[in-house]
Amino acid sequence: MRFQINTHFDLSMLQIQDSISASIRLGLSQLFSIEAEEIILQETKKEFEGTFTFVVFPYTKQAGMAPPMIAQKLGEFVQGNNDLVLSFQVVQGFLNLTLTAQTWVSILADSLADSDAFQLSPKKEKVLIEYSSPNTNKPLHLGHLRNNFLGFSVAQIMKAAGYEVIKTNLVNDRGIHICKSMLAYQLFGESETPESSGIKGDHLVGKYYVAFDKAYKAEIETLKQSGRTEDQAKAEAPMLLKAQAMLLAWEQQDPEVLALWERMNSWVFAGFEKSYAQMGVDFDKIYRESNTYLLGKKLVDEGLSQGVFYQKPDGSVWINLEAEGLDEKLVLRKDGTSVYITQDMGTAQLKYEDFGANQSIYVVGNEQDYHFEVLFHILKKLNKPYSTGNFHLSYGMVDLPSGKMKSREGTVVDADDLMAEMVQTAKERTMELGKIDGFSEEESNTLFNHLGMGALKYFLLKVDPKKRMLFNPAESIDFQGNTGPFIQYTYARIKSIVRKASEMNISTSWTVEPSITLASAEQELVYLVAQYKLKIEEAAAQMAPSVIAQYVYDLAKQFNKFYNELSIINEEDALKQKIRLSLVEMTGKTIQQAALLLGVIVPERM
RNA sequence: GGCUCCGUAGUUCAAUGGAUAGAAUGUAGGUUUCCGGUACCUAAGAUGAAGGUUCGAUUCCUUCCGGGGCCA
Repeated sequence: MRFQINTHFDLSMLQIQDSISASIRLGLSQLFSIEAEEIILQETKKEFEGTFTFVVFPYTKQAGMAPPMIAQKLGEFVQGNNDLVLSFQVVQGFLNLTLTAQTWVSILADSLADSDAFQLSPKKEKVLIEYSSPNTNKPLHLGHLRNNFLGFSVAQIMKAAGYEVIKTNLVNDRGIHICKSMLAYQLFGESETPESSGIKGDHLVGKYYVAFDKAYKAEIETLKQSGRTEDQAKAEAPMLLKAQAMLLAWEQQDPEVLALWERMNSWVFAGFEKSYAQMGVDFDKIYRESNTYLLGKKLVDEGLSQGVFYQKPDGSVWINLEAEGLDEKLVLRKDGTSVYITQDMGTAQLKYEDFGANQSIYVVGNEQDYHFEVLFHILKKLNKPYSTGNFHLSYGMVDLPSGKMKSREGTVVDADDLMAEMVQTAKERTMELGKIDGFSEEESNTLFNHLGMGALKYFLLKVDPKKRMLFNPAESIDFQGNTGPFIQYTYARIKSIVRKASEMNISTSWTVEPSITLASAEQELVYLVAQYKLKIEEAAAQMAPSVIAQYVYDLAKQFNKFYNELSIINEEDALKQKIRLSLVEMTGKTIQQAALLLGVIVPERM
């Protein structure tokens, strides 16, 4: 039996891997009577000859033979039975397989012919992604940028992988924190508005949150001087008592308090909208905790009657999760007010009613790891239909070289400021290089935006989310190396070549002939381009934009190497010229699509 | 204190249990007749410590050290 593919002119990477895996499986069976479950092919390391590597060590015992012997026999078998394989090399227990020249041409032909090259077929599953989750008492900061870019990118990746995706944002718009801003505004605001002050709405509200803190601290000092302990002073300070009273009034629907709350929230939402537009992120639905907490309370009642929760003598409601390796957890305070987890229960219910998704992803910082573990356990105990498919996409804090990022310490990096700074830097760099002659002012500004934001997004997304990372503003504005602008530059370079070729009327259509061979720099580029869909699957399975970031960087790097080694437009052989040009075009499209998955827009010229 | 995450070149980041641990940056040096030099090529440079499992450990297990987070 021979493994042959009829249409040798058109082979996807997946078909090739499957074909070779099948040959290896057959070889193991016929030569050694080993029925392997799964054949795993790896990429051959660069220092060795070959494309795919099969590791035979695991079969040593069953075959009763030394690894190099197994590899030798298996190599001979595969070479003799699979037309795609030209030759093989054995290094210890590693079997390295080299593909025929024609196989490479077929792979390229397949990539070029694939009308759905960047979209996987529908998976018929609905995925809900909740991200951003701001508080309405202050503007967004650096940590939010990581959150928003992550959430948006994962959504893009899941869509490309064939999922139906719904993006949601749960805004924390109620609670003591917003009352603090409101109180300070009442006391010191003097009817200031975003319009009258020229301050962006979220920043204006944030200003009063800071004002509250300042006044509160001053009161604490005074109380301490009159003999109170630190704790007493903190609990007795009039500012805090007033804020607490305001929260109570809010819960009792006090018209005046509600009016102020709505007014200030509208400022914040208007401000957030601008920030989101600048970030390039969006949502299908925005939820507010002020609308979900009551539903959460209902679920608490339900759980009480089911015996999932229990009430302590003081009236507070708890759940015991000791059997799950956790401890007791409060779900409702003794005064009947809800805690975060109460609201999250309500939101989960509401999201299920609205969308009924198969999977629900929460993009939230890792300081909430415990919180989500508890939430998911509670949903299971309540036996809700939405208790499965929940995943907390947890990410680490973004550090600054100077230390931690905490608003209290005043070293917080504001998201709007940072984005503006990145765009400004992009502008300065681009002006220095003077390559944008003929750009209108609007075109220039769009370009600066894409470059600055691309640098920022790529920088934050290339790192594994769960790791704490260091953001160095000074280094991030360096447009060299493994960065967004490097990728954008490579794309612009490709487009320049394509434009020139088009002016010269060079065609990109060609047909597969047995005589065609590809240089190694071409093969490597073909290999990467053909891997696009596999990378999407991988990134979607791991919910990891970093997989895409690494991929698009490798692709850009390999293109530049190819460009350095081989002529494209200047190639004299007409067929080679066409093939290379078609590969260049395909590489450009692939870079563009991959970058888009990260939310990075690549410019035609820069 | 309990639980949890992290520890890799000077620095910032990679590596489904596989080969000589990859990049970038910085440092030192180099690049054709060139289609965009923000490119390409070369060199030096790292797995916190000790055990264990394995043919093979950055990866899995145990203890310790260091850092972060959550719960008190």
